[in-house]
Amino acid sequence: MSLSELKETLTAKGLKITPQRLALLEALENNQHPTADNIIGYIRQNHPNIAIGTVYKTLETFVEKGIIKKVKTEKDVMRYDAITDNHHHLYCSESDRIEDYFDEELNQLLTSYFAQKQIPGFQIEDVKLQILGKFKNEN
Amino acid sequence: MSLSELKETLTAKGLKITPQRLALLEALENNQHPTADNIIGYIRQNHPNIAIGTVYKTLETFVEKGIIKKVKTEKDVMRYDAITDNHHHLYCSESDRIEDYFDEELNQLLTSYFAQKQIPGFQIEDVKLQILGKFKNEN
DNA sequence: TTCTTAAACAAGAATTATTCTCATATAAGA
DNA sequence: TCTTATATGAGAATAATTCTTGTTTAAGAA
Repeated sequence: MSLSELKETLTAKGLKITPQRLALLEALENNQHPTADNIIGYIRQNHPNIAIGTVYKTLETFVEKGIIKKVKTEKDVMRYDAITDNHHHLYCSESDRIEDYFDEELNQLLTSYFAQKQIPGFQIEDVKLQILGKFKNEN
Repeated sequence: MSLSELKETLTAKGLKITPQRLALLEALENNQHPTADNIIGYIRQNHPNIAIGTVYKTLETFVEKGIIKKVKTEKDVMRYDAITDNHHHLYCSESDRIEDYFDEELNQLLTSYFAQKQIPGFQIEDVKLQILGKFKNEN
């Protein structure tokens, strides 16, 4: 995203434009499913004084505004996902690697399945797959 | 589960039978997707001296042995699931409630879908749905 | 049954991720 | 340029989890 697009992302959500928030957005674009710590390390390369609290606070703000999402994991470190389109996640069973998985055919299959089959006492808002397995290539 | 079944669960995995481990198993049977803290509170009703570290250590052991599983969440408290059969999870979008969802038809649909459609560079081991939404009834 | 020993436990200290506090700085509209 | 609500930096505080150490105990051997 260009600088002006990053700024537009913020103003569209009613957020002030600050260097820290722009750095966060840029970091989120360039790191896949990062932890807060990943982001801090990345940002401090160019912006050494950013405070840890600011990063956490800003991530929280972005989640509230729907700019990013939290990723569910079995670890006690939170991870974030800058992509908010409907997609699924591939979880490595041997490491902490997580990749996005886009599959429109699957989305439609799920949509039609749950359109026809209700879950008693539950109103579905979103369905996501956690696909556990092994990546064949290193990365 | 009867006491002898609980004991068999442990010996089958090569674990020594201890009162603490039996209490853990019983707590896990009677609490849905509990946190470590939930379990400690439950066990201390009858077993006031169990140490927090023992609960964490034992949960870790049970996960390693496949007796229970960790449940992925967006919170920084771990939750556990005593049911290791293939099933999915319903996550409440407004609270921390999580329920199990069993659907054999869905499992077969997913199995046949991924039998036919490979994910490039990825070997699937397990597929689980995270179903986000609202519970209609309180509980 | 008693003995032996590796494994498990209790208690509390240590660690780590995250949140909070508050004084200062700054974005954005007037 | 001024004003003010909001954001930030720095570091303290918190909460979940892990680690350490001395003691106890389960389970097989004698």
